[in-house]
Amino acid sequence: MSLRIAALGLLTQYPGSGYDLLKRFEQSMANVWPATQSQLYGELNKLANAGLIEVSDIGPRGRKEYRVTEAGRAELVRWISNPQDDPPVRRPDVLRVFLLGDVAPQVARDYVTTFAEHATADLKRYEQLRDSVNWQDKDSDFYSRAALEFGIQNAAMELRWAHWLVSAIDERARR
Amino acid sequence: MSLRIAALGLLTQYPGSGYDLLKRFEQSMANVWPATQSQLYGELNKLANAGLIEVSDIGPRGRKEYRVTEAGRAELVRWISNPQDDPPVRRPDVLRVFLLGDVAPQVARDYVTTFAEHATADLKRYEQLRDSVNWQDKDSDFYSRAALEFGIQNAAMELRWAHWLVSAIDERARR
DNA sequence: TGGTGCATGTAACCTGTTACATGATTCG
DNA sequence: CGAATCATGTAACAGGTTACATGCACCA
Repeated sequence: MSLRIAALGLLTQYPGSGYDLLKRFEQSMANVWPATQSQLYGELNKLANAGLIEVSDIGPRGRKEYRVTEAGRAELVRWISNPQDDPPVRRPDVLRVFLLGDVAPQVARDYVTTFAEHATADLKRYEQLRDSVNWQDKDSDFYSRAALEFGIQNAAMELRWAHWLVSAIDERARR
Repeated sequence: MSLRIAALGLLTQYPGSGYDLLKRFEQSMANVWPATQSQLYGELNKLANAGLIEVSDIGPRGRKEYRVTEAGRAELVRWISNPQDDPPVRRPDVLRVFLLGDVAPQVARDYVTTFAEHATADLKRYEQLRDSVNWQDKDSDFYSRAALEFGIQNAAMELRWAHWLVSAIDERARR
């Protein structure tokens, strides 16, 4: 359901072709909702069949430029206002933690330090992104920035938690 | 890949039938990795075919009790030590934030407050769980507790971030 | 003996991934 | 004219959801 919306949302910001959209997915949306080329083209056809977007122009090489319809805008609002039917978020990294009691202590501790390294790398990457983008005073930038801030806060929280857990593991081993 | 591991991990803690496992998924694992009955039974057969678990006993009503094999334990360690091939985490709630510039300001603000309410509810639920469980001094409890702590820290972070964002939205509207 | 719980399975559908496939245009 | 890039599509597979389907065993 959500890729559908991600595409709809980007097309709301600017119209474009599947190819254009694919590049916008790679740059600006990669951290939020990655999508493959294959999936995107399929979804655009479904969106068009459902009347949520329409072909506004046909260019060279069979290029189809899409734009959002009124029904599409309504669907976007409907989806944003109904967060309750999101699928559950599954985090393999937290599943690992849950199962660390099943493996040798050294494997468990090593995993937590790896987790901390990942969080550190993510934090740095997000901070660099924040500092390198030339943010404009428009709504789309404001909310991209807010989503990025979420990523930063999330990575920082993960890092703190992982450090706490490493200490707790060492503490426990010392008994 | 991960449900496979979740089942393997639970069976490592105690052997049991699909039905047993299903109940353990509902109680202890629901917050970490939800699974449906249908999926679980299919996965147990696949695990058995792959030699990662084996039927240790057959009881009444065709009950098959499974236990983990040596190959299964090795696979668990392998998976825990290879976090780099996890699929990307997709969060519909963050996607929403990213797209809030496409909708009316009131819809956007309302969503962020709803997000904050969700985080508050999650936080309360996790804290109650933490305080109601009789934690034992064993590894599986230690790491369940650590995973739960992750949930708590995560919910707290989400709440702080959402409050910050509401303030930022109001600030911005005032200009 | 009849209901509840134990116990397992299948089918249809949706989302996502990887790989394969094809062709038109532009530019150097 | 040839290479890079623009541009779209299909097929096969893996994981997850909902719904459907079946039957045995225990106990009141």
